[in-house]
Amino acid sequence: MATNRKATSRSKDNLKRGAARLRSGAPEAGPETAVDTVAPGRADRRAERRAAILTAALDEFSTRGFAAARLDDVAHRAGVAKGTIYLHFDDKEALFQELVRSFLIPQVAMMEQAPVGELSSRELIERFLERFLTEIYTTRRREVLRLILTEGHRFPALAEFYYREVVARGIAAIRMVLARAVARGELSGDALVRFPQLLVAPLLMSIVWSGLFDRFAPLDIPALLRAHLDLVFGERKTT
Amino acid sequence: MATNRKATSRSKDNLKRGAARLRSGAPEAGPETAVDTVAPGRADRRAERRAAILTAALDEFSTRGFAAARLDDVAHRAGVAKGTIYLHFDDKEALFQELVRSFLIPQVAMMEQAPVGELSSRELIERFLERFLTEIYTTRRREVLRLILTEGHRFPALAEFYYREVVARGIAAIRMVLARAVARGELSGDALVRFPQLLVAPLLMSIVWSGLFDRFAPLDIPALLRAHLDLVFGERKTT
Amino acid sequence: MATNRKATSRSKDNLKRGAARLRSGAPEAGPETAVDTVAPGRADRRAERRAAILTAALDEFSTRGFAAARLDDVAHRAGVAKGTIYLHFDDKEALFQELVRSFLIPQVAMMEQAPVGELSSRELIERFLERFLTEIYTTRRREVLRLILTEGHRFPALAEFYYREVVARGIAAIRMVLARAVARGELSGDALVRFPQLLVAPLLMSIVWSGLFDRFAPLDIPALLRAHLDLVFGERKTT
Amino acid sequence: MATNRKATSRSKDNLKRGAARLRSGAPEAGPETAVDTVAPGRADRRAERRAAILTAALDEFSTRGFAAARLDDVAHRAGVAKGTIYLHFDDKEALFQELVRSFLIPQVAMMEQAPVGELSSRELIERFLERFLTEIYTTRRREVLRLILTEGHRFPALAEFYYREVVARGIAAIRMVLARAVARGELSGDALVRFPQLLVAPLLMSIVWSGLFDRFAPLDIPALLRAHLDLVFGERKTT
DNA sequence: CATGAATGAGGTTTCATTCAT
DNA sequence: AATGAATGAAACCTCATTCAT
Repeated sequence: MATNRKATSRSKDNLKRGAARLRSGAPEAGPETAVDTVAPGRADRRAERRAAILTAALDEFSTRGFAAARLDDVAHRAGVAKGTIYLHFDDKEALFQELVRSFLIPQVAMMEQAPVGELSSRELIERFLERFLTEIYTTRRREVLRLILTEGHRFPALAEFYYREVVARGIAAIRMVLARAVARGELSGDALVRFPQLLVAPLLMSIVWSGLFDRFAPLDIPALLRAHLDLVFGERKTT
Repeated sequence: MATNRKATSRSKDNLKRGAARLRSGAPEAGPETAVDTVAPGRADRRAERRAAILTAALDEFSTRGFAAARLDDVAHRAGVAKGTIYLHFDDKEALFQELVRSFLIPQVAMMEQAPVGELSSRELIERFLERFLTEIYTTRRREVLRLILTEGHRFPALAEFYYREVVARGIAAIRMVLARAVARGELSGDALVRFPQLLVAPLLMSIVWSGLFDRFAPLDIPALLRAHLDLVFGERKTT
Repeated sequence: MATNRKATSRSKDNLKRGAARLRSGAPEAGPETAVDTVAPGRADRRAERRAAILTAALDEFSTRGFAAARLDDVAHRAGVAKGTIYLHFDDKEALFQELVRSFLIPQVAMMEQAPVGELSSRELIERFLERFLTEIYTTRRREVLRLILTEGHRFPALAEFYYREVVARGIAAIRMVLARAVARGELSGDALVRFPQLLVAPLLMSIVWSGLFDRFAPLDIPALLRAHLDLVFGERKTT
Repeated sequence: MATNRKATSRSKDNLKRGAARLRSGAPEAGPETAVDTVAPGRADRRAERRAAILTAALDEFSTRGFAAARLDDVAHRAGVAKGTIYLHFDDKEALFQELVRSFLIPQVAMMEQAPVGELSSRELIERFLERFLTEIYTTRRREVLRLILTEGHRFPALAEFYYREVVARGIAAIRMVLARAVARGELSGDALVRFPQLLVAPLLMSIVWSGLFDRFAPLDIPALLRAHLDLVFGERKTT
């Protein structure tokens, strides 16, 4: 096994995928992505490795599931030795939870963003759905989200964390927007205000569907979300 | 309830027997115990055991997940020896798939039922959602459904089976109802006709939510489904 | 690896030594030693295996020490698979403690035996020391005793068990004998009555010495014990 | 394991320094700190670190046992990095042996001291026992001695070293004293002359007892040793 | 048929040792 | 010299699967 020449090599098959991966949502980009070859950064090595492990773990957990994933494979894929994982994470479970959490932080931040501007409610919701597409669905975060859906049951702490930090806040934010829409007469019934989950349900379904049926029945998610918007706000005037 | 071909098949043909068994809904019940309390039923023992194993497996797989569930526990819970499981199922994976399939058959049948009578489209959809509640959500089938959502990814054959037998047919059936609704002017846009998944999305969400967040944020699913109906067909006049 | 032919073979190199071993103090002899080939005894197999594992464990723990001993080697030596150990013992630690306890029971019983008869105190003590020689020092129990001395520190529960069941009782019993000796004028000072440990110290030393120095400085323990007796009761008249 | 080429090889001057170090009794002390408190001492740092490691190692080995002790913990406790240990000792085993040896040197020297003066034999032995108390039992050397007793079995070279340098000489010295006592009529039988080990046995027992049973059955060692003296030389006239 | 003891591959985790910085 | 991140062999333990009874 190659050991420490990460700066020059980084384990054949890992660099390409690692780079591609990080561009689309890796937990911690690392500062060198900007210039890429300035200084190796002695202490940055650590963060780099940690990120590599997390990315590899996402791969393995996503395809195999938590229990069936082997840390051996994670290590291999990350280009590190098995023991190295334990320098960064207490155990397999901690690795999983850190993985989810680290990928979640941006989402938490996203929830915070006030829907500024004087947009129509439909536009606000539209933006929201679009952001789901660009920030999650077309991203590795989709896999993390799926992990929460599929494994969350066995990680109560994680489920609670996700609920408190993302779901509860998200629901509240959406409800406010919807309430405004109703107040402004942009939305007729109060069904959505009472159950904002209905607005989000298609997003969950996208995640689930893509994981289960995409192989033989791909779904046009953007179109589905547009249709959802139509359902909620009524048929769009022009296309 | 049908319980018939037990006598004719036995060993070889697992499929038929499985089908027969699950048409009756839940394996654990065993309706024939009512009729012949006289003799234990020599060959019925087998079916009984099989059902006990399936039920136990559902328990274990649901709480632990497929990979983490131990056949030892399944056997224990079913009141049989570990080896006995292998008299009924080829291996752990087969047990899982049989479990899902057997619990699925009734659902397949359900899809078949023509939307009899001359009901309004809203009523039809209402019936559909109600049936979800009574036949699935308040049933052990909810757990099976969750198993498909959480483990289906690792069982492509199962996912495909589920898609072909349940999802595709269900989508088609729902689409027909929705198309009729549009034709009759009971539904305005064609969003749902193009994406009947939108009608089902809240059902999935119920399953997911109940598995993850019920502990600290229970959701009133019946109310949610009524709200969904309102969203789709417009606010109900009277209650 | 040979797998299941235990009934016929039992792993080449194990039978001989196993037999030899058990004759000299194995925890549970097993019923077949009497007739040896009558019936295998289906349920006796279990006890047999357990005994084999304990004996093998004694070997390995004695030569390597608890921490350094490998269960793999224990299994090998016992002629069983690694997993089999876990059918009998919870884990390595439990195996160790069971080992010590099982070998200890006879010693506990030994402590109970009243020093019957109307023997002189010297004779009583002499018998006691002799019993140490025949029951412990020339037995595998010596190794168990050494294990207690060398590993007991890391097993407080075990140390306490040993103290309460063997040491405390032994001390009390010896003290009574010594007190009687003083009362009868067979012993001059009360040093030993106050510290019966002094009577036992040479026994401990035998164990320790045999483990450390026997290779290059063997010690004649019987002679040493006779000398000890002389020291305590005064030079013997005739030899 | 080869262990003794220290004199010829090892980094520079391990032997001299080791000897110097331990003449002062406990490694942590360092006699030179008294003299040159002025400058930290460039090369003294090395000795200081070495001593710190040895002390830390004694702690860890004593509580965990050799095999279970982690060099990580030793390093931590010594306030150095793990790698530093390897700058002073070849490996874990070498560390252990050096530890024992270095603490042993003073004891070797102790054996040498002629029992000068015109003291009674009883007084001589009394002094000997007292020295055990002050120099060993109430000292960290007690732990080292216990390490020899508990781990010596797995370190034949060490056991032999200990036997030749300490035990054999000690036995011989004691025997001389005892022979003199017999010749002078201060001691009746020749039991002790033949087995001087009997005189030392209670000392070993103290070490063993303190390690195993002190928690729930502390033993008054000074009193025990006085009783031992009484046993050997007869009840003391006055107190 | 049913049992459950036995197996052993395989997984997680530890930790002595190395070595670039 | 000192560091401490990295390594990877090795140990414990689990559990799906088999098979003699």
